[in-house]
Amino acid sequence: MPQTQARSTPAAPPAADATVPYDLIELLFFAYRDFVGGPDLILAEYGFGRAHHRVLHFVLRRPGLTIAELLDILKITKQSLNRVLKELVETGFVEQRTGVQDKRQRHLHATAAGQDLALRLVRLQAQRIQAALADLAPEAAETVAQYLAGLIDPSERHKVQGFLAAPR
Amino acid sequence: MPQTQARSTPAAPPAADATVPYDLIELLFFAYRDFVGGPDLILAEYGFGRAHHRVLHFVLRRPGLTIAELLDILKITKQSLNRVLKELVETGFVEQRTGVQDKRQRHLHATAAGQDLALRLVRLQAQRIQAALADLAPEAAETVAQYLAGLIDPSERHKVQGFLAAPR
DNA sequence: GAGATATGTCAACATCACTGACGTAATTCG
DNA sequence: CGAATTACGTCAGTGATGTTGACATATCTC
Repeated sequence: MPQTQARSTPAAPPAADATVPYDLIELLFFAYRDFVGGPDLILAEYGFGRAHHRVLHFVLRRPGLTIAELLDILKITKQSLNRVLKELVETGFVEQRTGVQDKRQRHLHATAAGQDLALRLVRLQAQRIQAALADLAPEAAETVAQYLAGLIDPSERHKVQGFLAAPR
Repeated sequence: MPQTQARSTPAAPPAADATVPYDLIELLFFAYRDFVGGPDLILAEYGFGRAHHRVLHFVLRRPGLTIAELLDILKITKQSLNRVLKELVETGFVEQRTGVQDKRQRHLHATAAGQDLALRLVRLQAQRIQAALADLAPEAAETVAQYLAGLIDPSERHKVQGFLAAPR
């Protein structure tokens, strides 16, 4: 039952510091929403969701990744990971290989089907990024990368940058 | 039961076009995760989640917003919105006022408590953004804004830019 | 007055995350 | 060698957030 009249304090001027970059805050929200929205539609064809996408993406980016490494990247619990990973394995998009040096570990690899799907998704995202960069100066990509890196928690930043810089 | 040996196709070279900007793709993921992570912790103190944050944010940004306008911004169903909005109203962070011109409409406003919370959250995000911009050239903010706008679906871009440019 | 519009609500369901507990196999270390 | 630790798997329960579909109510428009 909505109130017909104002009930409590009716919103004085928001005291919104002019120093708050509302545009950058909201653009990140809208951009992220649409950036993952495209892949979502493709994933739905396979009965997958965003969580599957993330797993598949990082498995392709780091073939041979272990469960522990993947958990550290995604920052979710092993129970959460296990559910989607199991589905990806059972449907033949990812395979697990028992470690040679350490047999407790499972090294993750994408199958051919997994690569096809991941590539389809990443191309979609790459196109969107390239379209956005097309209108900007050449050095914009580097500026944006530095900005986004700056948004990452300082405690995590090193790890992420190491990941991005890694050989491959 | 993980396979001890490779089972199906074992991952040929990923054919990953060098044209795929993996860094920008992944940085957006990590940056977004940490950008919303901070507010999440504060919201949890109130028993709220991200959905509440988004509603509160846009209500503060556009006082007097109607339900339909909010739905168009958030791109969720009215049922999803209603649950979190109801909680925000019942706990006294948002109030609804029946429209004067059109009595079917509900105009949303933040209460004083709603403003306090929203301001607390937005300051956290503003700090993070300013820290990220601090290391960059002055024109970086504009570059980043253009880039993020470019990631938005072309069909939505106009609406969003109109929203951001609006008098406030 | 009829039909469209704005909102509210009920019910069922899916996804993705969480906590907590426990099991098993393999490795490490004293 | 034996105990502790590590890497992973799994069961059970829960919560937040989204969905579809159907229906109700008040109000506005024509």
